[in-house]
Amino acid sequence: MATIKYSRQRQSIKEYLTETKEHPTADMVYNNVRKYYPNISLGTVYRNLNFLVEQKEAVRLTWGDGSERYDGNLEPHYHLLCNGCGGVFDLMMDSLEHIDTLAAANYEGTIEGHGVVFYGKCPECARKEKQKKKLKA
Amino acid sequence: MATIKYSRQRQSIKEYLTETKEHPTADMVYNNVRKYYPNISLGTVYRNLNFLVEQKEAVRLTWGDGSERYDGNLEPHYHLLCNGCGGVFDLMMDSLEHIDTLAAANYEGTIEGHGVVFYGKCPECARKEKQKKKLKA
DNA sequence: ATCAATATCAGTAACTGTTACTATTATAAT
DNA sequence: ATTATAATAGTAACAGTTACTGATATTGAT
Repeated sequence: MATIKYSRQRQSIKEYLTETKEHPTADMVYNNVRKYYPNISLGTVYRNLNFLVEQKEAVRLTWGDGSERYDGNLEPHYHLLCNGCGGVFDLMMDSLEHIDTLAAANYEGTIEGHGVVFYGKCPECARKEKQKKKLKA
Repeated sequence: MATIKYSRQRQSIKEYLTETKEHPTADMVYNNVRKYYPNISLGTVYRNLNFLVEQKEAVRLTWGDGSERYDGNLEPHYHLLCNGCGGVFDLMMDSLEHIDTLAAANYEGTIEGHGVVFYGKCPECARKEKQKKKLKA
């Protein structure tokens, strides 16, 4: 029961998520999909984002800038939050599973996984910063 | 300018934060401090929590259960979110600075820090789970 | 101790991100 | 085609947080 039915709106949301690399918020998704479905409802966006996360067709990213972001990239990877421009960037690197072992070593409970986010400067902001330093010198 | 003035309410909030280990939400802080200052305003709680975070007298914890949590423990440490009871627990372990180096190795931008949270079972929930398995066997 | 300056407060309204509700529309199986 | 119902648009409700206002408490100077 509860058979899943196709919908153009959901399709469009999913396509956008898999194309983009900007890790959009619900509102960003809304504004994008609206180009193709001008009277899509914001509620529809939220409902489908939740749906896609449930179906493991997307990942919800949560860190505290007030709103959640969504990622259609299912390859395991980490993220960098740029202290310069505020953007979210992919950070391809080997899995950090070993930190689970480190954590388990001195803990009475059980470790089942981890979430990691890096803070720093994205390539572009890092470049800009270097130039500023040069000017000072 | 902008000299900081003492306030009983702020003092009470800070005391609660440094005593407790429950990593409270703003609302939990509110309900606790209300025991001593029955007509403290929720706005005052929020204002002071932000203030304490700014002054680095407390840390804001953000992961996606909708609301922020606060920690008066300034010692560097990590946290475990229990998949059983939903609680937040301290996890004392050596700093994981080395993962910054790992991340930097293949990244063009710069890494300045990281946030890590572990998922698993707290000591009590882990114990309960073991007992369940025993019964099955 | 009294006073003036102002940081902080209580109380309330406003704002933001998200979810729930309802009547209508689109999809899929018969 | 017909029918059952998943999904929709639009709107209202909700939760967490912030902003505003006039009153109060703290501080430093007299």
